[in-house]
Amino acid sequence: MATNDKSTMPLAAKITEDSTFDNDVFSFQPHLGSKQPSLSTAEMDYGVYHQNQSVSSFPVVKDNSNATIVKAKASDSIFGNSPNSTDQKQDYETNQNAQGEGVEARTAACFPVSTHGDASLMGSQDAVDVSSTLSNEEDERATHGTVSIECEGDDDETESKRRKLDALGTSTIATAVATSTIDMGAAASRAVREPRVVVQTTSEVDILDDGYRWRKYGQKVVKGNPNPRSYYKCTHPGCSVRKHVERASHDLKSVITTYEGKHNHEVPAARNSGQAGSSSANAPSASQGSSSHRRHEPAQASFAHFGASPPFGSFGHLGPATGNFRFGMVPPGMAIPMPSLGSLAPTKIVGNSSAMQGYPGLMMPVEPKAEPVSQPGFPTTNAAPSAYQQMMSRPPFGHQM
DNA sequence: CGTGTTTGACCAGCGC
DNA sequence: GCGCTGGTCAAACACG
Repeated sequence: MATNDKSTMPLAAKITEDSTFDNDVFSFQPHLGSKQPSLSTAEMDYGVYHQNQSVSSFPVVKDNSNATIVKAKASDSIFGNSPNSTDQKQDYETNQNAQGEGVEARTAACFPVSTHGDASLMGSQDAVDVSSTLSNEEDERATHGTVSIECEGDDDETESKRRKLDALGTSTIATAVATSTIDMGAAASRAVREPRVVVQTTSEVDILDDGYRWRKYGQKVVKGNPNPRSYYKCTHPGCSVRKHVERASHDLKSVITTYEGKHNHEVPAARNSGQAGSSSANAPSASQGSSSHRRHEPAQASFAHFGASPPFGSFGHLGPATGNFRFGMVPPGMAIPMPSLGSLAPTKIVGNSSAMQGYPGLMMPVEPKAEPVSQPGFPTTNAAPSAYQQMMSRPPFGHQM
């Protein structure tokens, strides 16, 4: 409980604008202790994953914060210019090795450092920048995303701590820090929070379609953020994965999606194959605003699932020219499904990928209304389940659910 | 009719 | 103990 050693504490992340990303991307800057009153909880998403592994192929940054943060910017191409959805998968795989183009990503990873205090903090480090080649147009519609992974292995501080911090309304969030691997087994108890993955994207639409089906079960306005937070649950029977989506208070275009838990099933076959396939329910804000709640038009365009996130390395190769959005950063061993900007490489789930298992891929719809559904370029739910789905379906270490 | 959203109420944790 | 806040529940409702 109370391990409050700052060195071991998860760090709080502060989102700051990163000019390197066209101003649209925010970078999380860990900061311990200090409160950022102006930041809302939404803005304080952080990511922490507990793995002692170091990234080999992926340049990540470790720091005290224990947080892994990845930022990625996807160009519009992500949404539509990509190849056929069917082929997308191939692209992913194919491009897996390609060096990223079309995507600009920056990442910073912090490992559980309880012991180290590497000083390298995000600010400086961070990252890997993959420059991207975005066309003007693309640039404009580009979607940026930040993904942070967090695994709360330590139940002591989990929820309460989180709440505590959240309550501060600051940008600091602390989560338990597990020095070792992710103890998914612990997840069995509600007390033990499941790993969380925070995905921040800059998009008109706030829903990240991961191919799974979600049912909205609540909406609430959280302190510090005028924008309501929508709560979703995976509709798959037996699957307790949840996620909440909210827009950053400071930037309405910034959508923060937090996933909790791992899917214990595969990506459901989309009912409408073409539709966002999958997740039918995903248009929180959209629905709220206007009249009907029903997903009028999927506010979200399906994006390629993270389908497969190549191990970190992928980051390095962000985006193939195809331009798929890819957030890629996962601790080795953990594959985070991220929308790839170009390539969703087959995911390699190693070791504790469990932490990420079940994390939906990101899909960023660019023009919600314009492209409600199947984006030609994205393997939507059905199309791209590839690795991502595999991940998801993988039996978590310990099953947790 | 099935599925999903809306929304107010309820519950639990935390700070004071 | 009280109030605040985040998270969840569940009935009612809407849409295809």
